[in-house]
Amino acid sequence: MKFPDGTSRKAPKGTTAGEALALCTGKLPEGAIAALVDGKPVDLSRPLEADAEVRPVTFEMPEGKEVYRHSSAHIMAQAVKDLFPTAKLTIGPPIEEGFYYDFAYERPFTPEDLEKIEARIQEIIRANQPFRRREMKRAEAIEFFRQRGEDYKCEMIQGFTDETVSVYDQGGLIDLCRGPHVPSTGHIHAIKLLTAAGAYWRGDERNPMLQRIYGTSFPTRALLDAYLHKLEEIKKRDHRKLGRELDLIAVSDEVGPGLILWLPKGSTVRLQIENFWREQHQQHGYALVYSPHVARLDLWKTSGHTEYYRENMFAPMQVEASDYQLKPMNCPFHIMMYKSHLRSYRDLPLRYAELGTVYRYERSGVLHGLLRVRGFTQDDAHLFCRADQIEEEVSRVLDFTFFVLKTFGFADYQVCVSTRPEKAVGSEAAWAQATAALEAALKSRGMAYGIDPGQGVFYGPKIDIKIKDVLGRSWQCSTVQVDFNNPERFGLEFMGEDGQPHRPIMIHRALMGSIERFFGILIEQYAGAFPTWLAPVQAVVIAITDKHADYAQDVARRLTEAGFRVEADLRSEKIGLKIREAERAKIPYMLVAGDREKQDGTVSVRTRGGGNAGAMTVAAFLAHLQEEVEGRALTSAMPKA
RNA sequence: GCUGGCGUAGCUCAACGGCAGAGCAGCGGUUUUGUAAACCGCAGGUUGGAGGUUCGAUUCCUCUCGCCAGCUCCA
Repeated sequence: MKFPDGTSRKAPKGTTAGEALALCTGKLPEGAIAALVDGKPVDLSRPLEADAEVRPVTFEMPEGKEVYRHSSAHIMAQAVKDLFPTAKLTIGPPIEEGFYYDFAYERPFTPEDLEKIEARIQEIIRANQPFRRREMKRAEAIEFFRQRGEDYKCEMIQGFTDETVSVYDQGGLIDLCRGPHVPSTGHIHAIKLLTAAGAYWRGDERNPMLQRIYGTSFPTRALLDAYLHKLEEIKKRDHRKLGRELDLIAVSDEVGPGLILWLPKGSTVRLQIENFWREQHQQHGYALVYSPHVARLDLWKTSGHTEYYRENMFAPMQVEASDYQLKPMNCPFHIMMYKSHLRSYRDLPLRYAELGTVYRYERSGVLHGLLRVRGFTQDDAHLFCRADQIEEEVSRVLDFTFFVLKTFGFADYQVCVSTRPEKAVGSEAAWAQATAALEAALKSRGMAYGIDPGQGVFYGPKIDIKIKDVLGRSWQCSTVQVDFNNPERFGLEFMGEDGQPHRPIMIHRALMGSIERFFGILIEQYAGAFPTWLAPVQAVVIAITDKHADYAQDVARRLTEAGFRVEADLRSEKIGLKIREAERAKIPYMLVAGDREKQDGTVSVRTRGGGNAGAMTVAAFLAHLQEEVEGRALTSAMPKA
């Protein structure tokens, strides 16, 4: 046996993985719930057949979490079968932060059912039943599960190619499972069922709906509590809640689902984002353009949208003798802009950028606050270039994207290349060529990326960048898509050096994705406490009594004239209340103006969440604010007098 | 779109076949205040909408619209 510390020892054949791990110190390593044998996770009770490298698996390791949660799912399945014997087993995998198990049952599980199941789970854990692994021949297993009425298990085994399958038995629940598991049910210390919901068998909406129960488990109560606390934190940061509370956005039944009303405060933040965006695009060689919200349906026929994107489009409308279509994308307009002139190779690359508002019909069940809506503004751009310029252009876009995302405080990314979907225009060869160009650009940047098979848009492959927020959740925003098809469909050309017409390549890209989604993510990232450069109100001047109103107004005026967003709170309320409300409105700076300040020409500065920073001259505060806003600082430094 | 849950005042929530209520917010007054809630008063509702059952419906039933969770699909 070889061990991770580099030592090796001899052990007789048939020694279990657990016994092997105990060889060094005489007992099992702390927290070991399974073992990695030559990198493969196995039960501690698994006998070793040959020489191998053996390492312990603990909950702290990704493999350990999987084992732990998977075992938890089995225990839940046992509890469900005990209480609802007619429920049929399907699948019950570990997931990111817990596990679920899908059951075929005649009715959905109620919250009361979950309580009963949870109580039964506790009994099973207390009984500390061992998980026993057994192997069966394929046919034998099918017959076994058929007798038990587990049709779904039979269907699964029928899909397998292996001759033998493994099953696990704990306390009479015998479930088809690859394993491994914790040694016994008593190893699960803190477990909680979270929600019940419907889910289709094999994730296909044509299949019957199963009853899914989600849960999570941890080795200690404290870890579980910390996780539940995190869920509460996420709820508090919910952009739908904060968006309303902070008067950023509103949605209205009368307006319609998935359509956002940007209130003055939300609009102020948006304006800062857009100003930054425009400034940067000008500096990065883009031409800023505008296009209409509707166009003749024929345009969308040419682009292929009516054929490949129809289910996401609002119905066309008839105007005079022709049909018009509300735009689901901006690309055809930019294409027509390209076509407004005869283009030379000298013109390329041509970069058109637009904050273009598009409308897409989304199935009602998928709408979600600002993150999934029916009308949204893309920070869209289309680059027209020669084939040999693709890599360079994509590389520039990638650099630009990361610069923009970083400015808003997102530093963690996941990058994915999406390949040809089932419904697609263009030849396999064109797709392969475009995909290769994207991968080449990523490689030239030294960027790690994954592949999302079949996830491309209908007109071309894409690079998607998912950002990770402070809570570790990822969101899809940025996208770069190569398009060989639209230039073809629209017959785009440019005159080459050789005096012959050539076909340009098109690249679609969005950095933030959509302003709505990006704003929703920003709200959650900062829990509504925006960096000062973005904050709807950057400072509030708080007059202590009516006597100080003139002075407070004067201070507010000076700051406003210097270009800052400042309000004066002159109400005849106590200062405690004004502070409280300013803190709750998440205003970065509160400037208290009373007798002392009025006399000295100062303000007492209080920072959001940071308390009183003391008095300073208005000029000193202004300089501090200027520096912070111009530098687009993500956090506020304590100002110094 | 599918499955389930939920729609009561601007917000958060009570009442669950028998007179629709509270806190906060709002409005009016008093208070002139020093770093996260001063006090008093007033007003606020076709209980999402339509139909039905009932002597009587916020409550039970049907339909419909919307929201929430999950599934499926996406910026």
